[in-house]
Formats: sequence, structure tokens, C-alpha cells
Amino acid sequence: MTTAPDCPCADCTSTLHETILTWYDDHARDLPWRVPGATGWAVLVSEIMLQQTPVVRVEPAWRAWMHRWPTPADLAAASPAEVLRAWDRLGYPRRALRLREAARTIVAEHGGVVPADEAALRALPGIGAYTAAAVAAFAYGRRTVVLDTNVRRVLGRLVSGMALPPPSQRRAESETAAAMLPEEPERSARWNVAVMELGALVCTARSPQCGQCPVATHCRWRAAEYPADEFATARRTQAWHGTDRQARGRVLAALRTQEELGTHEVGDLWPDAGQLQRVLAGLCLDRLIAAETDLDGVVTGYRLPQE
DNA sequence: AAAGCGGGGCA
DNA sequence: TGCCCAGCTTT
Repeated sequence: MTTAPDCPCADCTSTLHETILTWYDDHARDLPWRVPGATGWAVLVSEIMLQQTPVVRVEPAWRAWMHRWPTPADLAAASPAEVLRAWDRLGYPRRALRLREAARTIVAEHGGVVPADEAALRALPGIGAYTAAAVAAFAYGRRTVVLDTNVRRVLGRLVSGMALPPPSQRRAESETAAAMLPEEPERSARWNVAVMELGALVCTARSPQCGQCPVATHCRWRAAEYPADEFATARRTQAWHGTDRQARGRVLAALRTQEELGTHEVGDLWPDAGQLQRVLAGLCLDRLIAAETDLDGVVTGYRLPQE
């Protein structure tokens, strides 16, 4: 059980709603997937790209993507190789393949229209709890809890008084978010994006701009004089240099710019031959690359999957 | 619950 | 260098 900041009464919650929604009206970024006529597909593509990739890098990629594949049916007709090249360096290229698969399912099972139902969205590949809620809310005005890293941080500070939310999402967080959600659907959808935007622009992870925050006077973290992150020791940053992830990225980057990579050329990409073989096998398993073989079944090289 | 999965930019 | 970014899937 949780409450709104200050007190659980309807007046305080309503004040908070009004304050943040008004702030959003004045400060929202002008993003192409937020225009009034944005389709479910436009929103879905943006949400998949925004899974762990910042807005500034997504925006140009989204424009190019939507120009090339304006509907799910358009993407469903594309090859994996085309899709992976268009994904370029957004990171986590499996998202590109899953988006293509989602498009194929949307065509096959939903008449080519991105579904509005959260459960139907959740059943699509690459769409988890967050993305399903985001598409339902932002594309179709549904009333649902949208809980991303920004909302978790804003509510964690504002309501729970913590510097940063726990490493993994907890039930109490979604209960808090649910308790804060405006009743009217369209208003709830705007509330979700408004809180998210506040987290992205003002209540940032590194250096929050409390001087610019419309609800600073309601913030429990601020009221408690900014206690330190209690989960700091539990957060561990993953290594990068020399990892499989780096090796995978190097292979994909090479195949985005050349049609085929001979076994000799592949070997030049990475110093550890044994690790490289494991990485190539993993990439094949993930359908991110395909091995080319001669008549005897000996691997001669690798390509991006043509289908 | 934890691990694996990219890549870039900034303090 | 460490940390963060509109997370999802698999074990």
C-alpha cells in the first residue's frame, strides 16, 4: 500500500497531476512519434528502438526506418539482412530481428494493424511489460501503468525519497505508480509520458535539475536532504573490453558493410580464435549471421541472413 | 533472481 | 574510466 506525496488525499494527488501535466505542456520535446496522428506502428517502432538506446540517437534512425517501412506489412516483406543494416549501430541488434518478427505476426494475426490490447502486444516478440503498456497508452490512449527507468526514478525520489530505484523492479513500485495514475484514460496516458519526460529532462540520474523541477517542493528525496543511493554497491557495471559482446559487435559491424566475410577475413577481426568461434556459433544461433558452406559442408564464410 | 545482450557520450 | 540510456529473453 502506498500513498501520493505529502498525503494520500485526492486534493494533493490532483495538485500533483495538474502541476506535472502543465509542465509537460510547456516543456515536452517535439518528437516525431508524439505527433497527434502517430500510428500504432510509429509508436511501436520508437519504443523498440528506445529500449536501451537514448532518444538523440533514435530520432534520425526512426525517421529513416519509417520512411522505408511505413507499415508493419512493409517491414514484414524485408529480409533480415536489410533490417540489420538499417538498424545500423543502435545496439542490441536482436531487437531488429524481433521487430521484423513482430511485424510478420501483426500481418498474420492482426490484419496488419498494431493491436491496442496490452495482452496481445505482450505476446509479440521483443515486447515486454513496459513496451506493451507504452504502446497501449501512447498510441491508443489506454489507461495502464507505464513504468520505465525514468518513471521509476521520478517516483522513487518524489514518493519514496530514494536517490535511485532498486536494481530490479519491485511490486511496490508498480503499486505506487498505479495509485498515482489519473482516472480518465486520456489524462492517464498523458500523465505517463509527462512523468517520463520529467525524468528525462529534469529529474535525471546524474545531475537532477531540482531548480527547474515543478514538484521540487513535494519531493521526499529533496525533503530528506538527498540521502545517498542505498543500492550503489549492488549495481555492477558489465565489462566491455575483450568480451563476447564486443566481438559480436565487431563481426556484425563488418557484415553491415560487406556482403560476405571469408573465414580468413573473420579471423582478422578478433585475436582470440577460440573465443571468435564461440561467438560466431552464438551469432548463428541468434540468426544474426548465417554460415556459408561449400559442397562438403565446410564453412567458407559468413553473411547477414538473406531470409 | 541473475546473466547476456551494443554502442555511444559524458562527468 | 564509470555510468547511464523509454528493456527483453533465457536460465
